[in-house]
Order: sequence, then structure tokens, then C-alpha cells
Amino acid sequence: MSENSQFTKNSVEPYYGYSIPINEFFRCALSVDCTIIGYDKGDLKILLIKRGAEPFKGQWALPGDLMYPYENLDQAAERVLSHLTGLEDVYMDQVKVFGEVNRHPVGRVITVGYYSLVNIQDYKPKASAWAHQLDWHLVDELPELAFDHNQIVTAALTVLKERIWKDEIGFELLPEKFTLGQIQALWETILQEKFDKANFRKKLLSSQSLIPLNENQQNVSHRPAKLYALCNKDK
Amino acid sequence: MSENSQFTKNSVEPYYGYSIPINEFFRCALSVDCTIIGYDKGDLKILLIKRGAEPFKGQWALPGDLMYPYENLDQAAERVLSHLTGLEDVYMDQVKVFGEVNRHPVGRVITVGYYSLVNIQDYKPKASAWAHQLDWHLVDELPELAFDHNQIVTAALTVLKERIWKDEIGFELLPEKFTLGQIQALWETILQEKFDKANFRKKLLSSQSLIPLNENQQNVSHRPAKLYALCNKDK
DNA sequence: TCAAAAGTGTTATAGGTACACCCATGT
DNA sequence: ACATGGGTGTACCTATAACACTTTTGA
Repeated sequence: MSENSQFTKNSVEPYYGYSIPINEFFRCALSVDCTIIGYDKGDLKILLIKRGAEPFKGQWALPGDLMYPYENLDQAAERVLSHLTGLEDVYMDQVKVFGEVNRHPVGRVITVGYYSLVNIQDYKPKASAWAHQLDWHLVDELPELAFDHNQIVTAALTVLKERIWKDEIGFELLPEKFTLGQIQALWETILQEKFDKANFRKKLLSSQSLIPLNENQQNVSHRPAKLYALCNKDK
Repeated sequence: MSENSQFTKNSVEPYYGYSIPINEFFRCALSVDCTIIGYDKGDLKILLIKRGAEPFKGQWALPGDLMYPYENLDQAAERVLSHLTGLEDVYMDQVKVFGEVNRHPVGRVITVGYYSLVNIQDYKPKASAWAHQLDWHLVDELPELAFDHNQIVTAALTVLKERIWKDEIGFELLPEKFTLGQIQALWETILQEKFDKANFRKKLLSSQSLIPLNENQQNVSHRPAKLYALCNKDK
């Protein structure tokens, strides 16, 4: 039971027999919070902002915003991401809704968690009034975040793990041209698991989702690897 | 862009630079809509109510309700289900959020889709003021539903299919004691796919999630099948 | 010449598919 | 006797796991 509500469970009847004025229901705000995941030299990172205003002023948080009256949730999430990174057409998806009564001190704010995968090389930081400071943080060294944002990150990473094999995502975290070794290292980082090199590449190549390029790695102190590109997804 | 909003995209700035009063954000309501799935003699069914009030008066809809100020989303969903069926401790899970701007004619209502699985035999209908009429409808013969409820049902069924193997759910739709043939028929109905009898039972029995009982089917005009019960889930 | 990572082949095994067959019961 | 669904065994095939080996580069 929330302290910021004068209504108790016993005072209400369900549906069309509302014991409180209908207007009392229209007092929620919706927000989106984005877990923006990047990959850099073998490490998974999350883009965080330092909050410039109360509540949780000075604390790190996921970039997010209230949903405006004219937009739907997906649009709000895309707006947050594009304002922050300047990137458009980035992979994004819903994770889960977080609706605990007291999760936001200012009022009843229900948030929808999103996650997106960006290639850190493409990312151009755009500091702005609402994001005084923003930085990539190592995924296993996250500070304590504002609100329930640590929970949102955890849920986002779980969803990513579940979807990586099935939907063949994750390539968004790599440059356009990549080697099989890079994919393997990335998936091993995400799934926290080691794979046999030979078996991994057999499986990946048989999936028909990679295009082999006529190009090799350069300036590496070992046999240069063949570069691949992602097939335009048909499914 | 919604017609019931006086705000346009160009008039706003993101986050902490709000160009509209903060109160304008706290005008949403949250609702839950439950896709209650049952299984009866080889058919999947969904429990629908006939709406007794505008909007969409007289039209079939998913049972749902606005979320009260004192409760969180899961609690709201449990309340809807328990008021409707009298059942407690039923399998339930979030499906997805539906937040299109104009999805609800009365105002900005964002709904969270839930789905739950109930054994029709245990179900005791509880007609009430808000549900004048309620009935099970065959899943492939659903009428046109109020709001975006057809979309919610589709999403719920997709989630069910995705989770059935991984999480070994679906048993909730069967009586406490069941035969392997019954499970196979159920899964074939849900997944719209036929399985080889021998292979299906090998796979299921090797999963260690069923307890064989010392009991058989009775009064069937063929060899009576052994009854099984679901193992208390440990994972 | 060495380290380091790319890249390939071979074998064993587990799991899945297809299908044939027998069993117990009510009518 | 037969229809109906329960229940089992076997042979085959494919996916994958384990591991050994060769190749190409920079230092």
C-alpha cells in the first residue's frame, strides 16, 4: 500500500463499479528507460547519464524520459536514444514494465524498459542540458543506479541472452565488417561461456546469415582473418 | 499525432527542459487486460466478457481493469482474475505493453497484457456487475474484440508457444492427474503441429518433470493409460 | 623461430526422426 | 473380432562436442 494514496484496498470494487472518481485513475505518468548496450575491446558496456536534478541528483541512471502526450512508447524510446547518441534505426526492443507503487518519489510513474544495441564506433556523444555527464560503464562494474534501474539492466541482459541465438542479434554491436573470431568473442562475453572455435564457426556459417567478403584483416600479428558482413535479414 | 492533445512534436524539448507543465505528464491511466486461456476437449478457449458500458458497449473484450493507485500491475492482474474466476495462485505472466496514443477513446490508457492458464474444470464462473456475460470462446473463432484486444490475444498466444518447451508450462491447463496422450494432444493444439507418439513420450519422460502414479484411466474403450502428476517445480 | 590467432578435418556420441509392432480395453 | 488409443523397440540420421592438426602473419 502506498503512502501517497488515500485509497485502501477495502474501499474499492472492481470495474464499472468504481468507488473512487474516474479522474483518480488518470494520474499516472509513463516513462521509458533505455539500457543502451555497447561492446568495446572485449567488454560489454552500458551508457549511463549522471542526473542533474532531483530526485537522485548526482547519481548515475539509465537514460530515459517521460512519454509525451502525442507519442507512443516506441517513439519515446527512439527519441531518447536519438537525442543521446544521434543514432537512428538502431535495434531496440521492449524488455518489461516496471510498475511498483513507490518506484518513483515524485508520483506514480510506470516505466517501460527498453534495450538497444549500438556499435560504439558509430556512437557520437551528444551532451545536452539533461545529460550533464554521460559515460560508458563496464557491465560488471555498474554503480548503484537511481530508481529501480539496476533491476532494469538485469532484465535487459537476460532478454539479450535469451534472444541472441534465436534471433541472431548481437551483430549490431560490431563494426560493419567483422571476423568470425570477433563474433565468437562477443557472444562469449554476452553469454559468459566459452565455445569451441571449430564448432562455433561451423554452426554460424551453416546458418547462411553471413556474407563472406573478399577482404582480410590488416596489420595483425597473426594470420589475418577473412571479413564477413551480415546478410540483409529476410526473416 | 493524437487529436486529443494540444501538443505538437516541435513544441517540446527533452528531459528536464520540459516545454509543457509537468502535470500534463501525469494524465495517463494504466490498465491490465488478461488473456485467460483454457483447454477443453481438444480445444483452446479464451474467456471473454461482454462489455456492459461504453465504450464498445455490447462488444466482447478481454477481462481487464484500471490499475488502482494503491496496487502494482501484477496485483491488478491477479485481482481481475480472482474476481472473475475465483481462482488464486494461477499461472500468470506479462506479455507486452500496448501504448498507442489513441488506443482508448476515453483518454490516454496504456495497458499491460497478461496471460494466464487455467484448468476449465476448476473454473467457477462468477458473473458480476461489471461482467454481465462471460463465456469461453474457441481460439480460432474469436469475434472482433473491443480496443486492441485481438492484438493482445495474438501476442499472448505467441508468448505461450515460445515458452511451452523452455519453461514446461501448459500443464496448468490439464487436470491434476493426466495421461501422456492428453499432454501430447494439448501441445499439438497449442503449437499447431503433430508429434510422433513414441518420440514425444520419450522426450517428456526423460525431462524428469513428471511423476508416474500407480493409477490408470478408467472407463475408456481402449487400453487404459497410466496417470501422471506434475513434479513440484524446483527450477 | 616463435607466439598468436586463423582455419580445417576426424571421430564419438547424444538426440531426434521414422516407423513397425504389440497390448489392453469396451463394444 | 475389431476399433481405438496406449505403450515400446530399433534402425537411421543429424547436430554437436572434443580435440588434433595445419596455416599465415608480425615481431
